[in-house]
Amino acid sequence: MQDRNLSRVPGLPGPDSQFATIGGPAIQAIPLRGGDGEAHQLLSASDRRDLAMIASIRHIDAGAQLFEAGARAQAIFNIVSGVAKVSEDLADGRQATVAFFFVNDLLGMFESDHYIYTGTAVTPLTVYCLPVDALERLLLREPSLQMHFLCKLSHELRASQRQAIALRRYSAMQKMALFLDFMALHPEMQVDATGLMKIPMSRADIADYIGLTTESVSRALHRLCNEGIVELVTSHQFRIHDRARLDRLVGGDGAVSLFRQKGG
Amino acid sequence: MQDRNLSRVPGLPGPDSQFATIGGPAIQAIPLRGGDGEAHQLLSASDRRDLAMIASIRHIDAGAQLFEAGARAQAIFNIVSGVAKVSEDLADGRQATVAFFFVNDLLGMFESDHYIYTGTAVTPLTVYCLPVDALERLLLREPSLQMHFLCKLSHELRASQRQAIALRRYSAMQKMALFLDFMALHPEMQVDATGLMKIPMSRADIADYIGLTTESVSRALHRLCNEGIVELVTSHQFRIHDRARLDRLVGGDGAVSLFRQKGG
DNA sequence: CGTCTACTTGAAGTGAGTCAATAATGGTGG
DNA sequence: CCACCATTATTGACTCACTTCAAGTAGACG
Repeated sequence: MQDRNLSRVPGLPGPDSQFATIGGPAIQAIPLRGGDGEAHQLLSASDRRDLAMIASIRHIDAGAQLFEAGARAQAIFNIVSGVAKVSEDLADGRQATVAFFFVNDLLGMFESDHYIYTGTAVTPLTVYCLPVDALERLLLREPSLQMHFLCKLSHELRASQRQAIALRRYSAMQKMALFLDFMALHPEMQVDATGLMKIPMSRADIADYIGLTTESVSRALHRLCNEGIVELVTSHQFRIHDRARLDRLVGGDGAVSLFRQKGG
Repeated sequence: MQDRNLSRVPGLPGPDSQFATIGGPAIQAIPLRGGDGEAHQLLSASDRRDLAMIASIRHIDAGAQLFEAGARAQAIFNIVSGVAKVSEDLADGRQATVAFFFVNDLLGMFESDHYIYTGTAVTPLTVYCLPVDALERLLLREPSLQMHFLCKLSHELRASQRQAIALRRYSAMQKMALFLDFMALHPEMQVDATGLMKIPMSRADIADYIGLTTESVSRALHRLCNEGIVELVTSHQFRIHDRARLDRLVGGDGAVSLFRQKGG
């Protein structure tokens, strides 16, 4: 590991320290109990302080590896800024993208002490490293903090299942619409007040993620454009023009959230 | 809820009680730390006793609903015997099967106090009901038990991601092979010592789950048969004839580990 | 034993994949 | 700052695996 990128989070931070600036680890998810169905930051100030005590900050260059599949899992990671992905490596050098991670997400899943996937920085990344040994001790000591981790994992599972449903039943255009909708959910992807959004990842990443080829991604994107549903400003910036039709594509035809309308 | 199907688990069970017979709730998963990469029953005798104290047993007929999407989540369920599925209801009355659950699995995921999916018994089912309020109190009191729930959830997430990878990259025959392999993992699906296995769910359930139509499921299954990889004894019983070729399909051709072969 | 549902089989259509050829982008050094 | 090169994205033509539509058959259950 590149220790030059590693700096200790001060236990008793002064007003100018990095800790004071970014406030310690944070976790965003929809609560299990109560709440309005929206994602919130789950951790209390004291939770975040406890986590900061065992955490260190690390900066990762875009494209660099955060952890590697099969390696011994020493830490899990909490994103402060930037976007990461986890993928399964294929022997031909390509990868199957399993999920993307944004600010206030946790990544670094492991099984029997070893990382399952490879984690890579999509953009320059700032993360808290949470060493698993110390984290496990902390979670056993602080059951209510552990409950937040359980909630986050549940949220992650939900996202993965939603993804699987889309992979089964959506057309290329619907998948693309879902992906853009997904990006639009993350405020940090917003470029300016006009609703201009970034797409930080490559076509190959998107294609792997939504189960298409890069060619089909390109075609679907341009078809959404031609239909006036979105505007493609550059190949990595877009703006949603017709939110209603986008929603109809994503939720509508044969799928999930039509149901939500029924209920409401 | 149908209270006639509900019976209290005795706190201090005698040798003839149901508790003594089935030993209390149990959870099967690959441990996060240590272990050999195999799934184990995670709970200690005392964990199981604690859970039994708040649990009740319920029997569900095949095809009956265990819980419904959108309903207030009063309990989660731990399977003692039988198979269950969770699905998302679609507007046209069909359902998208999200996952199947077997002995020692947990189901009943919720968000903001409400079930996300609908849970249905695929076969006659015996479950422990774990009321969420009591369970939450217990987990906060017993952090090491909570850690096992966290591990199970992680295991579930892994399964969902594996499923998503298969949905992206596998052909119909590979998906079918993967499904049969998946069934073969569950010892309780074994009919006899000759390796005869049950398929308790309908073609429609399978099709939804692996992202095909019922017709394609049928065709893929019969093609595996014609190639001598499996034997279809009845439409809901099979036997694996050529384990090596099945493994090659599941891990191999066109997907993840084909590239492993190329590389090697 | 008849009816109903679930499964199988066949024929024809189509959406996304593949292969191949540009076109744009972005990073680098002159 | 611009020109160059390597990478990434787009576009087109063609193919094919799975879907769709349409019968037909077999199991399950009263």
